Amino acid sequence: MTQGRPMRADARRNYERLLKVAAEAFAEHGENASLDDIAKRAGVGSGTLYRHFPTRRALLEAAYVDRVEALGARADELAARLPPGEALMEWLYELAVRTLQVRGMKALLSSAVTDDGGAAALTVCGTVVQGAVHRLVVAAQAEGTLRRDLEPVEVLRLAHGVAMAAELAGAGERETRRYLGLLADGLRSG
Amino acid sequence: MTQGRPMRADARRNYERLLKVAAEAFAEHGENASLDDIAKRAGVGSGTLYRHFPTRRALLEAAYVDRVEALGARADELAARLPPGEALMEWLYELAVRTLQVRGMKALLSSAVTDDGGAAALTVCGTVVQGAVHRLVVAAQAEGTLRRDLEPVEVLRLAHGVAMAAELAGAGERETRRYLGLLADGLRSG
DNA sequence: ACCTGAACACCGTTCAAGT
DNA sequence: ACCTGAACACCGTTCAAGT
Repeated sequence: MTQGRPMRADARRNYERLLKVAAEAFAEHGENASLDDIAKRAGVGSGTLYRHFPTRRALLEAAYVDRVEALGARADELAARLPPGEALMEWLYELAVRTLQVRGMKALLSSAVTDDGGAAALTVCGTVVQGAVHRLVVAAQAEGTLRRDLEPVEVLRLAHGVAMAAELAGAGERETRRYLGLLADGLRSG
Repeated sequence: MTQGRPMRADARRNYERLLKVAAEAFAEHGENASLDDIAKRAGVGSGTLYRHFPTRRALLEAAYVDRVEALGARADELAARLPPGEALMEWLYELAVRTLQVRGMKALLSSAVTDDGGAAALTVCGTVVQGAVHRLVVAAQAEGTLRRDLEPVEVLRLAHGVAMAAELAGAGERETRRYLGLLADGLRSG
């Protein structure tokens, strides 16, 4: 899917310029950054942007794919270092902090955890994030510290909801951790 | 603030037509319903809409003020009938169900619980909703069933976050109640 | 005092023409 | 095969002219 014949040199150049500019624009203006502006700043026609990224969602995902994959890798680092229950909660915390601090990330994660009949699970972001939480949740349930009646994606959605609540509160990292801790108390088994 | 000299007859007619049409439009198209369309359907110029409701938020709030006040009254009904802890959780559940089922309500409640230095608390929706949760939370804390380190508005934001998570899950009433129950377990004292 | 609606600035999307 | 950018449809907001 990521392969196929290589792009023409000018197409590849445009593709990469668009990604770079888009990442800046989303960081600066959030998920609703002007697409026309991104095309202009990248020095391409707006049609070219649409050729490479047919939807805003596609561009957002491509611009943040590095960050999302780093988050997926982080799950395994934490799993290797902490007991399963703690690894899960620490990872959800890092997810929440990114939701708060990386502009546009909230929209991307929201669409990655939406129940849309599985379409979200097929996107890169959905695959990575849902895969990571699946591993962490299963381990914590096997350990016996997490309620067994929870689906991994439910844990993800609840943590995302708490992150959105933290955003409404204008919460910093400390407060976000506290809110997640409250949720964690409700999710613990026993 | 709601008084002042009475409106001219045509102004009042337009005001009421706008409210009626806006309620329908928000119900049908959600918080981003076209303002121009609302003006057209109400048979007034777009300038008239802006005269009466300078912001989208103002129109949304005016269109839903009845529902919000009903929710505030509901808090007292529940407080009179149930033990404090149960009354709080039942009210948060009803809040969440409205967030899911009444289009546009999510945006209205979000802005009512946002930490914006107190501006939200001065709107009708903010006053009503924050007042209601304050009474319920204080009672539950006095009863000893709710953690004492929680501010009322924090409880409101967390429940709102859970409601947003339920929306992402496409959850119905039953599932929403389950999610809120998980949060409730984390908020309980002891 | 209030209303109207044209005018403005902006945006996303498409597509015919060009290389 | 890919790019360009004008054209289109749409939106929120303002404001001069009208009653």
